[in-house]
Amino acid sequence: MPVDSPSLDSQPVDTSRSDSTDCAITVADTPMRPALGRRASTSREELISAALALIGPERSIGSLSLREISREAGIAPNSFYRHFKDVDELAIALIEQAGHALRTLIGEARDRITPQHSVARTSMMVFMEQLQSDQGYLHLLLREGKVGSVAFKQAVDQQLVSFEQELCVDLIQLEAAQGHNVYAPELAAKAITRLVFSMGAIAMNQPRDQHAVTMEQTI
Amino acid sequence: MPVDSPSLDSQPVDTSRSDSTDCAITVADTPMRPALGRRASTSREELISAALALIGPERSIGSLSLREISREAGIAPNSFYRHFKDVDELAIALIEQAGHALRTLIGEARDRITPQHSVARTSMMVFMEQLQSDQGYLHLLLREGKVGSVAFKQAVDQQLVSFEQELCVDLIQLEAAQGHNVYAPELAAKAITRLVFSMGAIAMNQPRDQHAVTMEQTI
DNA sequence: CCAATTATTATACAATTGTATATACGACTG
DNA sequence: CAGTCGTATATACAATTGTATAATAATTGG
Repeated sequence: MPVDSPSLDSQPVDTSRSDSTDCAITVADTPMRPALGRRASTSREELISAALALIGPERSIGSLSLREISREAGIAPNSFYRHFKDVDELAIALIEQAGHALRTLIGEARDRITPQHSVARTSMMVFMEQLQSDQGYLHLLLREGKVGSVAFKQAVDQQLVSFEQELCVDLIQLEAAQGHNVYAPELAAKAITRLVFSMGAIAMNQPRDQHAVTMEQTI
Repeated sequence: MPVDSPSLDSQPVDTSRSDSTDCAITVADTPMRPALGRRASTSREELISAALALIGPERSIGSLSLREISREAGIAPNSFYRHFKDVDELAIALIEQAGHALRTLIGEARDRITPQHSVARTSMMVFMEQLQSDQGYLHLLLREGKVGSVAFKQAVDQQLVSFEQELCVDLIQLEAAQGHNVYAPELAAKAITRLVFSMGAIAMNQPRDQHAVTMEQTI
C-alpha cells in the first residue's frame, strides 16, 4: 500500500543522491558524447550476451536482475523494455539460442560420422568436447531446466525434445541400416538424451582426467 | 559506498512510514500479547518448514529471502540469525533433512523386499510413490542440485552420494546372492541413481497415468 | 526473589529493484 | 529546413532486502 507522502526525495541539500551515478562518467561538462538521447542501437543480442557474461557457477539466470543486465550491457534500465518484456523473456530467448547453437554443432559433428564410430559415440564426443571448452551454452541447458517460471521451464524442455527428435531419427536410420528394428525409438531417444545430459552434469563437477572414464561408461 | 547524509528518514511529518507495519496486527492498544521481547521459542525446524511451505513449482530455495521466510515463520527478521547464519545455511539444512527423510523411507521399503521384487524395483516403487504423494522433499533433491552456492550444491551432491552408497551395498549383496559379480558396483550405482533421479524429474512434469509407463521403462 | 543471561523484538538505514513519467536526441519525411 | 516519431535517457519513487543497534520480555541461576 502506498504511503503517498509527497516528494520525499527532492531535498534541498544536494543532488548527489540521484539514481544513476554510475551509468556514465559525465566528467563535468565536456560533452564528448552527449550521453543523452539516442545512442548506438542496442540489440537483443547484446542484452543476451550481457546476461550470458553475468551468469556463472554461482549465478543462475533466474538470479539476474533487470538492472544488472542493463548495467552490463551499458544501457539505461528502462531501455531493457524495448527488447524484452521481462528478464524471463530474455532468459527464454537465451535458452533457445543455446539449444539452437548446440544442435547445430552436434548436427555438424554427425556429418563426420564414420563406420567405426556410432551415432551415440560421435554425439557424445562432441558433447563432451563442448563441455570441456567451457565457453558455452551447455551449462545452461544442463542445469537451468528445473527452476524458474513455467514458460522458462517449457522453453528448456522444448530444447531437450528437439535433441530427442533428432536422435530418434538417427536411431531409426542406424538400426535400419543394420536390418534391425528399434523397439520404442521415442522412448529410447528420450532415455538416452536424459542420461547423456545427466552424465554431462556429473562430469561438469569432475576433474578433467575423469572425463574419459565417465564418457566411456556412459557410451 | 555510503552517502552518509545524516538522518534522511526521521522527518517531522509522520511515523507511519516505519518498517514493520505488517508484523503484528497491534489493534490500537489492547495488549493481549505484548508483541515485544521474548516470545514462544522458534526453532530451526519451524524455519525450515516455513521455507518448505514457501517453495513451490515457481519458487526455488535460492529465490527465498530472509525476510520472506521469517514472515512465514511469524518471527522478526533478525531472529533468523539466531538459528542460521544465512538463507544458504537454512537451504543446506533443508536439503540434508530431505535426503535423510527420503533415505529412511527407502530403507524401510527395502525391508519389505520379497523375492519376486528386485531391489531396484522396490526402490523405484517407493521413489515413485513418494513422488506422487507430493508433500515431500523429493522435488527438492530432484531439481535444486545445479543452482546455488558451492556449499549448497555440495550438500545436494552429498545426499545423492549417500543414495549411491546404499544402493551400491544392495547391488553387491543381491548379485552375490545369485553367485554373480558386479562389474563396477560404484559406477553402476552412480549411473542407476542418476538415471532414476533423471526419470523422476521427467515424471514430475508428466500426467499421472504416464507414471506407470515411465516407471516400467526405467526399471 | 532478584539479577544476569538470552531470545526476541522494534526501529532504522542504505542498497537495490522494477517501473512510471517526462525529456532529449537522432533519423526520416515532407 | 521544420516536424514528427521511435529510441534512449534521467529522474523519481515505492517496495523490498539484509543487517546494525538498542530495547524488552522471558528464562534461568543464585
